[in-house]
Order: sequence, then structure tokens, then C-alpha cells
Amino acid sequence: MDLETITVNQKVISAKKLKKMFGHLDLRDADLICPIRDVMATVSDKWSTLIIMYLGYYPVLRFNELKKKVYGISNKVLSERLKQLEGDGYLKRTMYPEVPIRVEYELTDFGHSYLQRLIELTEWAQKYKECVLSNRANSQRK
Amino acid sequence: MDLETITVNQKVISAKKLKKMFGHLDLRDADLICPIRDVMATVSDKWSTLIIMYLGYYPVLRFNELKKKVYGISNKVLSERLKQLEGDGYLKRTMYPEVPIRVEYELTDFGHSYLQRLIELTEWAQKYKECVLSNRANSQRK
DNA sequence: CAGTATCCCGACAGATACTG
DNA sequence: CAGTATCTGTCGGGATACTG
Repeated sequence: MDLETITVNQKVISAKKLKKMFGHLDLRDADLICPIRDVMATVSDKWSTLIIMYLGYYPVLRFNELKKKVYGISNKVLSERLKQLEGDGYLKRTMYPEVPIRVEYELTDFGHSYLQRLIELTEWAQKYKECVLSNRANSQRK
Repeated sequence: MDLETITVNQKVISAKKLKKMFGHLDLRDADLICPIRDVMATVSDKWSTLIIMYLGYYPVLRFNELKKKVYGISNKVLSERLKQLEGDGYLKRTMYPEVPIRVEYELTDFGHSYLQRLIELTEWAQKYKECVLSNRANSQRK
């Protein structure tokens, strides 16, 4: 299994960062952590992730284009996610009052900022997916 | 709003990375993306995230210690998440057949590897949470 | 074209009680 | 102590039909 080497030092660094972020993690309520959870909730959803990635790939997409790209998503969910993502500032919605109406979606700079984090995470996941899937298979055989 | 500057060049780089990761994203089925989704599904869950962070902070925790730290989690869900995380290789479970029985959980090196990504993401989220929350508040007033 | 409005269903979380 | 077992409710997603 081809793991990046994790040194004792790196573990200490992680612990320190956690401490710095949350103070003492001994807290009874997760309210200190929850704002971050709130932020991530919108954006870590499986459909939102795909929407953001497609908009990172194609700079501008219309509603029905997105619906085709994000294969399997329903009208309702696509509409909901787009509203949330727009509301949180990840993307911009532009409406052209033509007939028939045309609406275009694109990432804001903030959306692009998140996209970069998302890509980092996806690169990590892709690097280790075989590792995880074989672990999983082994553990299920027992 | 205090955003990191996103250059046109960075947007192009993101698009290229996406292209490299997934080939042409025009695919009808998301199967190419789904293995990564599978990987992330276990680990991006709200409870799993907290479990991993607590185990990054406290090197070793027992079942009931975790249950206190991860405030609000039920026996059932904690037990399920621990099994999944162990099965995927993020943490190690050690049982001491004493009376009463003692079981200890700790992150594997792989778990620490993921923890680092998680911390990066959390740092990002913390940096921009005011931004997101004010965006959200503004958009809801309309 | 770009969405709403409904209805329906199943997965999954929470609570509680129990056990090796 | 470290978990199962069970039941129950809800919440969110899918499908479909409709509208400005």
C-alpha cells in the first residue's frame, strides 16, 4: 500500500492546528464547530459538488445544460441546489428576458476558490481510492 | 469581502485539472466520478468528520469517551461510523479482553493523511464562513 | 426554457431497552 | 464497558405534471 509517509511531527502539527482552530475541543456543544459545518453542508453535498465541478469545467451553463451534465439530478433538486449555491455566493445567476427565457450560471471567484479545495480533495481521493476500496473489500470478507 | 484573488490563469488551471482527472466531463454516466464519491461518502459525513478530528486531537479514545466528545451522537450511529471508518482503513480498533472490556480507537497513518486534507478544508471554511453567512443572510432578505 | 407544485416512498437517524 | 436490537418518525429525494 503506497501511502505518503506520515511522521510523528506531522501528527503533532495536525493536533496543534485543531487546537488552534477550536481551542480546547473538550466543548460540550459543537457550536464552535457548527458554523463550519453549516458552510460545508451546502457545498459538500454530492450534487452540489458535481454542479461546481461542471461549472469549473464549462465556464457558463444554462439550467437544462446543467441538468444534462449532472446526470440523474431532478428538476427539484437542481433548482434547490442552484438557489443555495447562489445564496451562499458560490455562483452567479444571470437571466436574459428573451423569449424563450435564458438563464446562465457561472462560478464566482469565491466559487472558484472553493473549487480549488475541492480539486485538492478529489486528487487525494483519486490517489487513494484503490487503497480504500481494497481495505473495504478485505474487511467485508471477514 | 476579503477574498483571495482568483486569476484567470487559476481558473484555467482548475479546468485543466478537472479535464485531466475525468477526461472529458461530457460523460453520460458519472461512474468515472463515483468511485471518488464512494470514498468521500464514508468520510465526509458530519459525524465521521468529528470522529476523525477528535482522534486527531486525542491520540487514543475509547468508545464511551468518543461518545462524550462527539456530543449528540447515538450508540447506533457511533458504532456504525466506527465500523465503516475501520473498514476503510482510517482507524484502528484495539480490544483488550479485560473485565470490563476495553476498546481503543486511534487513527492509522492513512487516517492522518485524510485528517490533513480535512484540516485544510476546515481552515478554508473558517476563513470564509463570515463571508458565506452574510451572503446567505442577504439573499434571504430579498 | 426554466423552473414550481405535488405526491410518494425509503433510507436513515434518534431513542430506548437489552446483553456478553 | 462496548456495543446490539428494535421500533418509530421524518426528511429529503425521485417522478411526474404543470406554468409564466
